[in-house]
Amino acid sequence: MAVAEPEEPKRSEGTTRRRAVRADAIRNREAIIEAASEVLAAQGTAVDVREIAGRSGVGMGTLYRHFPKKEDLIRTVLRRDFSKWADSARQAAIEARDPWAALTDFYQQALTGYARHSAIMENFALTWSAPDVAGIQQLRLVIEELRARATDVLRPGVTTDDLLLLLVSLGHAVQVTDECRPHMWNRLLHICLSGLRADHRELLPAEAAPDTNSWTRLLPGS
Amino acid sequence: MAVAEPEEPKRSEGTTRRRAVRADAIRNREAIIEAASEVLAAQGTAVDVREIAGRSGVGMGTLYRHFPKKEDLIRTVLRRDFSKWADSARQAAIEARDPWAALTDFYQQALTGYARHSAIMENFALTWSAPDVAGIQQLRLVIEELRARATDVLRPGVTTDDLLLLLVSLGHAVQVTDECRPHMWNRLLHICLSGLRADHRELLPAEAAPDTNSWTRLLPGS
Amino acid sequence: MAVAEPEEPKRSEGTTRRRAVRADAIRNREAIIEAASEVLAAQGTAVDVREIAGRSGVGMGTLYRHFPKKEDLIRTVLRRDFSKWADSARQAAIEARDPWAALTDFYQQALTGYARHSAIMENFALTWSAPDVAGIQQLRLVIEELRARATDVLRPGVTTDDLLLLLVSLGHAVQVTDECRPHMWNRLLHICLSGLRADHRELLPAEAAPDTNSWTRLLPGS
Amino acid sequence: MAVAEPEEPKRSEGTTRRRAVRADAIRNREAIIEAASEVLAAQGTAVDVREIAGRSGVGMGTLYRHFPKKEDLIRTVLRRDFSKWADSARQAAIEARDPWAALTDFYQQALTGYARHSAIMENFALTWSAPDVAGIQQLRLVIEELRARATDVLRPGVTTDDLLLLLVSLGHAVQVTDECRPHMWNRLLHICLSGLRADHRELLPAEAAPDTNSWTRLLPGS
DNA sequence: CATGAATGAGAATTCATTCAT
DNA sequence: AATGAATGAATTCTCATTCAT
Repeated sequence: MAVAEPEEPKRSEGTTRRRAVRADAIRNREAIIEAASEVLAAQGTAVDVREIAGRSGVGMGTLYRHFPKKEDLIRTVLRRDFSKWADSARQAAIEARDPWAALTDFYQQALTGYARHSAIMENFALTWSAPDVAGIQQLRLVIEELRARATDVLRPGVTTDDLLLLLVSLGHAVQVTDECRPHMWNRLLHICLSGLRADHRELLPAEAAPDTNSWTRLLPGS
Repeated sequence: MAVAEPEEPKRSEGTTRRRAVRADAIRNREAIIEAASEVLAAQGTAVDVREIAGRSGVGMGTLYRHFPKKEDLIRTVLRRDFSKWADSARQAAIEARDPWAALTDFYQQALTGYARHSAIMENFALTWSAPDVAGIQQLRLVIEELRARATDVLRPGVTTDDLLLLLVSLGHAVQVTDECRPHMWNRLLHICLSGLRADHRELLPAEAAPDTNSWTRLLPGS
Repeated sequence: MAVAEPEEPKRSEGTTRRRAVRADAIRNREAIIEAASEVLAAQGTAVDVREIAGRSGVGMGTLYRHFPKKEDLIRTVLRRDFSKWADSARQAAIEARDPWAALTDFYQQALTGYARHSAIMENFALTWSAPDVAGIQQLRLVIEELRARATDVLRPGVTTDDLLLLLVSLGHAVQVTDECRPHMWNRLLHICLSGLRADHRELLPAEAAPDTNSWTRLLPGS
Repeated sequence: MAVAEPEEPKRSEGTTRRRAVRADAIRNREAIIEAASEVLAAQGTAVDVREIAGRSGVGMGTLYRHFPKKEDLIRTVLRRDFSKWADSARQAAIEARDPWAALTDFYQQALTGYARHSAIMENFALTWSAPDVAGIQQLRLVIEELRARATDVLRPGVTTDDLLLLLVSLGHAVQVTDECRPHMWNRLLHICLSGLRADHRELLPAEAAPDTNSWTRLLPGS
């Protein structure tokens, strides 16, 4: 399920002497990514590269050999972690007993596991402006799948992007309340999911024009 | 003591005879705050102080005379901008025709105006961990007021903190989609507000225990 | 007794309209000097000029009108304080009952009063390299007087400069021990004065050649 | 005889196989310390760090890699230079032919070599208020040793602290006269040492109470 | 290839001095 | 003439990236 990683060093194929990629090089690469993942999760992308090099037990030179720019390393890690995230959340959805439960379990899992990953959340924000940056696409595919399955129980007009943006928003809520009110986001999730159910039949506004007056239709009495 | 009174912007009001604050000093201070507000809105709090000094047309020394620490300037600007934000959103709420409209208009306004302000959003996230940082309190009061007014039309159990966290989350959504899908957040807002209405009577989970199984009760058919 | 201060602003004498120096200008000048003296005594010459302006209740502009350079102000203050110092120490000497007592009382007084004045001590060090900087000359004159009076009881060969350098050294000792061992310098003073008495008849080394072997003559047994 | 310097980077000797410290790194470290020592000796601790970096031929980053704070560098240099100082002065004492000569040679050497070192003298002044700052303790030990050896020829009641303070004072005298009267301090040294000899039997004043009248007893005739 | 030392362009802050009010 | 605001060069320290060993 993990996405192909194009950066993976490959054997050179044009030379007579085709030496396999050295085992320790691969090990180093893994160690760097693992350490970077931890550090990025804890501190976000503003970390000092030394911190990562130190934790992974390699020198700066090695790190920069594998990832010529800090940016490259971050992208690689994020791609990996987004994949893991998508996988774990999807797994939760698969095990659910019905489409609605799949959706709710998906959010539950997604927000419980990786939403504390600072760098993930930091970059999840870039979903829309630079969607190819990381493995976000996978997450989107999972959501697309869930949405398709749950069409009947979902409020009409809800799009995959809506669900994705909801995940982004709630992920932020998780980050924000993590230290002081660690379960507060759960209430928000309930509220939002309620609003997603099929018993709400009001049209969602088109993206193009923010129709201010549409609110009147939301009046409870109406 | 035949001192000719010069043009005085402000006299001190106490007994201490203090010189009126110089007009150009006030102007500079305003210019600094204004420039800082723009820059902070655009780039967040990680800006270079020189950028602000440059934009406001003053030297570094002047900036540091008014705000001895970068932090001081940021706090001042944030306080001001949070206030403006709260005021504008509250104004929208006041003009609304009923409690529900007040709530929806509040969110609408709040998310339209200042949610693009990077530094505001950056610090809004600190609401929970360091709530006294800025004029966030004002915003909270406005929300508290709205909640009280709207009790009848609000889903039972919804707290002011829920509404505040919702604002934080949606504010983030606005930021995230601002460049590419500028009105997308509006759909999310509709969804969330739907979930807030009184016709949802399921209990919201207590913060203490994330009750995973409570989701079953959300099944549309149930 | 106070030394003439050439910087003192004087009436202009070439114009028809000879306006007296404004009273408040004089008052300001005094206030600045007084404040500067306090601050310089407490913190040495590294103080911020603002501190002085603030304490004297005048603006920076006024301060700089009277003393175009920080250096100028310091020089003025030092000249004044060196004078005061010389006066007070000389007074102690005058009241003494004999030449030796005059000398000891002089040191006692000199080290008790002004030796805590940071800037004085800081600049006392410049006595030799730039002797005209401040009112040190007066102090030197007092010492010269004392030395002349005490010739009979003084070890032969002791010069005024020796006595002055001794004062510099002990002044430093006072500064150094002021906080933790406030009277320790007194013991050192006793020791040094003992060495100055006429019963020591060994020749002091000429300045030109540091005669290392001269020490043998100091052996107590000899 | 040279004291061990624990800061010196060494090859690890334990089981952890650590890379030997790179030769050029050591060279740089030495160069920095050496340059810093020169600059600190000449200008005191108020130097610009860039001056040191420039002189040692390394970039700012390198300097800060070795010494994360300016303070750290200064401390290291001072420790080294105090040690050197103590060693050289003690060496002179060891070679002396008797206890009194040891004392005099010690002072002679101590004042000849390092007393021109601005930063050393600057920090030597802190002996009393913050005695642990640097390797001052070593110097104190040497003096303690000398005092013990010379008890018979020393005026009764003279303490190690007295001798230390004398060194501080004379060190200052050296600094003060270094440029214009480079050997003048030598005369002062003679005077002070005379006052230290056993043939002076007057009691030194206790630190607690400065007994002004004790001076009468010092009258040469008495 | 791995290592970690070196680099140097910033970034925040201070302070003597000047200048508009 | 007085005021205190404005100036900006100087200073300490950081960190992504390069390079010698």
